[in-house]
Amino acid sequence: MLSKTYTPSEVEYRQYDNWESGGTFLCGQKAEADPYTIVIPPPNVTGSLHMGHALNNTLQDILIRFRRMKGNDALWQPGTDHAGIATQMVVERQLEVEGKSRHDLGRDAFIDRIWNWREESGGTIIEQLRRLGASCDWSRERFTMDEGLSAAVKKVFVQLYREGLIYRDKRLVNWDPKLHTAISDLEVEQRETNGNLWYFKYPIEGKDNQYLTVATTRPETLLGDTAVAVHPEDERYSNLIGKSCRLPIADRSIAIVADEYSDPEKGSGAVKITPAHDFNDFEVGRRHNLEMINIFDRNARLNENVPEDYQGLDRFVARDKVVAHMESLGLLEKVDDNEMTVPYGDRSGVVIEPWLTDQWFVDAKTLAEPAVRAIKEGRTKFVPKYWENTYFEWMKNIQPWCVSRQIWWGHQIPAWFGPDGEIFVELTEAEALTSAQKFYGKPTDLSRDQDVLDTWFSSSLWPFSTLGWPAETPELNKYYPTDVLVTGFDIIFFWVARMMMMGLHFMKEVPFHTVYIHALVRDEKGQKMSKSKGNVMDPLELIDKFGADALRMTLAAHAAQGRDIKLSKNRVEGYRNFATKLWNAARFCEMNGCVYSPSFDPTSCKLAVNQWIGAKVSETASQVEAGISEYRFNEAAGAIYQFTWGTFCDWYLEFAKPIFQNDEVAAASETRATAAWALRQLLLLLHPFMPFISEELWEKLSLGDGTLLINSDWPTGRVESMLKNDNQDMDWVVRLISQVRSVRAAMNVPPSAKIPLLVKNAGEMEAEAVSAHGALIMRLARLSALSLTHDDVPEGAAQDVLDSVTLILPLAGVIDLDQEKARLEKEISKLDADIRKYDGKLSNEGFLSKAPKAVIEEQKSRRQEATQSREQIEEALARFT
RNA sequence: GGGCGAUUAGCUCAGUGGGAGAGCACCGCGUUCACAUCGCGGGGGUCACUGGUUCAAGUCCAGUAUCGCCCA
Repeated sequence: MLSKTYTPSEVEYRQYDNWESGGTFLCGQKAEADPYTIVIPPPNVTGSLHMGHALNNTLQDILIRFRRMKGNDALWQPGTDHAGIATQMVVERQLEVEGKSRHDLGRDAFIDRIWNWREESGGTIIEQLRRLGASCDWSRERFTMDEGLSAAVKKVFVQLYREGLIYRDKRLVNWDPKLHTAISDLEVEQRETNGNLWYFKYPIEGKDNQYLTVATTRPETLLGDTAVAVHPEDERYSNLIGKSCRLPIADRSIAIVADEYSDPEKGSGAVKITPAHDFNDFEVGRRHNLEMINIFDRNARLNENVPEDYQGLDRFVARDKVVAHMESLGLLEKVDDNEMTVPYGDRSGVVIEPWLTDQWFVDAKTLAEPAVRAIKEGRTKFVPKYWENTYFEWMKNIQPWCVSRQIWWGHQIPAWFGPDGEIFVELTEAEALTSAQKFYGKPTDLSRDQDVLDTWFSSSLWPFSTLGWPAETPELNKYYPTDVLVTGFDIIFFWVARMMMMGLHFMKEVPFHTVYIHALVRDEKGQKMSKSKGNVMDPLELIDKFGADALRMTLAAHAAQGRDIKLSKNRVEGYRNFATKLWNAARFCEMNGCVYSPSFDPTSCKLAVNQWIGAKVSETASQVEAGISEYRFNEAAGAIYQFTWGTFCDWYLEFAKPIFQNDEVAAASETRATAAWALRQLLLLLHPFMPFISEELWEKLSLGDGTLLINSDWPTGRVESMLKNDNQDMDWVVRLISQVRSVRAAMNVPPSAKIPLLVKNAGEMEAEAVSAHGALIMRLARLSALSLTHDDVPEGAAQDVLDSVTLILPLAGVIDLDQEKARLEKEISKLDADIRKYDGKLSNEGFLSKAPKAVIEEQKSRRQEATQSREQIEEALARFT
């Protein structure tokens, strides 16, 4: 016998072990079946499960479990990425505690140490995914630094290099002066800051005491200026174009150029140009062939290219010094407050410096073309569709992708330099040496590039590298292209775009046919969860408290397309209550001997209640299936929730009670079998959302005939044919009972009091329903008697109207006449409003001539019903006056 | 400044041109033998505003306001 409440913690570990040890997550078990594949967006190996992961992986698991039950050969490919900078920092922090730096260890020892760390602590998030119930094929777990994936990375790098799609260049990159590495645009956080705008006067050469005023937010870069730009159409400055200024402090001559980058509205309308230290200035510099003077070292301290007394200064110290210096020269015009955004490294938290360095770049523009085309041609679809715009927007403005990083943890770039700087890109050192020998005509020593590749370089290969590429494995053949990528919008650029580019280039096919973009999980006030705000909700805590199923169901039920999820604890609690409700419904079935028999045929049911629940099951199955298939998870979750609580528990089991207590053996046994069957269908439909409790009940009630629920077949075929009586039958009974309850409550009839009910003017269906279901109507409406009547209404009875019948509750002496009159009058005025609305439509020529016939008929019949109800209530009211 | 999105019950949100919905919260009643993590009933709406299209608009279009996100 089931306990009184469901205790997730006693069930979850056990059921998960069952699944895993039973090999239920393994792909390839149905060799002939169509594959269905999802590659997990690999979480950082340093990561731990946050709400975003919980949502992301819940949705993937719903899809995978659904397809597995539908008979597909399902593969959910898991793994983690090596998170270059983040991981290196974790281990560096450990070293710091020991008073060491990575340089004390040396590269090889440091990397060994990271591998050790990964062995010990790198599996955290994987274990947490298990807690969530994720049914990944763990036997195939991959890591971006694995041997196989590393081989893929090397092959891709070498091939792209040979195709001219990877090249070495000196360009501005986002330089992190603390971590001493380039980082990507996407790792730069733009922070709103209150800064200053300093106005400096640059003397114009050849014109004594004439100055050109420039405004800048970064005075220290003055030392690297190589021009001043004005707008070509700015009349204030047109006479200065082509002349030059004397750059103060550095004491150099710099050109005055005309360039549209200069905004006449902003500052003085003239802007100083520092091509080596600003992305916009870099472009201006290119257009005008300006000299690029690098004034910073890797720590963002001033280097030898500035006057001696500035050399070695930190950039912010230098800023103050330049300002003071200019002021002492009388060249500081004024200082304004200025709101601006300043770039910060999201890992280091320091201000990022645009810095001129030699780096490796991927020609993203070229690779982007096919990736854009694939979306335009619909070979890959975004769901919801409007995310295409974001994708196109980013692809249109795509910049060369800097893939080198000046750190140690990652895939070391397979490039070797000769003594003269000649580059040899090969898969191995031996091949590089061979090439060098050929090139130089003699054996020549080479030094390997010390840099490693951006983590995203390796994870862009994930959809095929995890399947074995570059080897032509059977898995690669079978599971690529994958089916769907499930991810948050914030990662469209990181993931989707890059995987599309690499997939198309190397596999000649899109990596997935659908990209489902889900919402962001926010706190209950709609704020992004972040550690600094202290509003993070820990999914593990919620799982401990309410169960993984409750958390999953909460997330799925709120995963409406196009809207963020505001999560609060009491919602999760609500779905925990749902689990309890289901548990108790199953308990009720168990107590009443509802045993599932595989030979049971739901279409053979004779009782209307059983035919009715069969039809409801079928309807629900369609809704759940359609919802999951179309990524409308909230609708699917809502349908099964509504069925379970609002139909199965609230009505069907209540209908079943009098049948179980009755002596009619055939009816009781049919209902027991049907209840077990319906519960079984319910658990099948619920499984993708709430796998633990569904599997547990499946086991406890022996519903599977030895087969685990996770391996069972999704319900197929519809059972509406079960409805041999009119479908309205039981639905009408439901409405009848509800209405009686409502009148009772309105009349303050206590629940303990049983009262008689007369049903007047019953038609054929109503009469049959009343006679067939009298027992359950009496029980659920708490009646002492139930009968049909055509007689006049007795004095002092409460009345109400249900379609064409009048419900009469003879409560003489019990009811408050004024209260009853007021209630009836209110109903009449409600009906009057309805009737007016229908009349308005039905008297409208346009409506009658243009609206579809069915709509017109509908309105007519509604008007008819409303009028009839009104008459009946009018009649009832007349008895009081 | 550019782009995208949102605005529906007290709160959080569904609603895909033809009868305004759910969950939570609230109020009333209830310890009926599955479940108080529960049951039954109830109140609560100018669908942000203005205009347009349409026989018909919460739904489509335009504008306004407010809020949010992304990008510069």
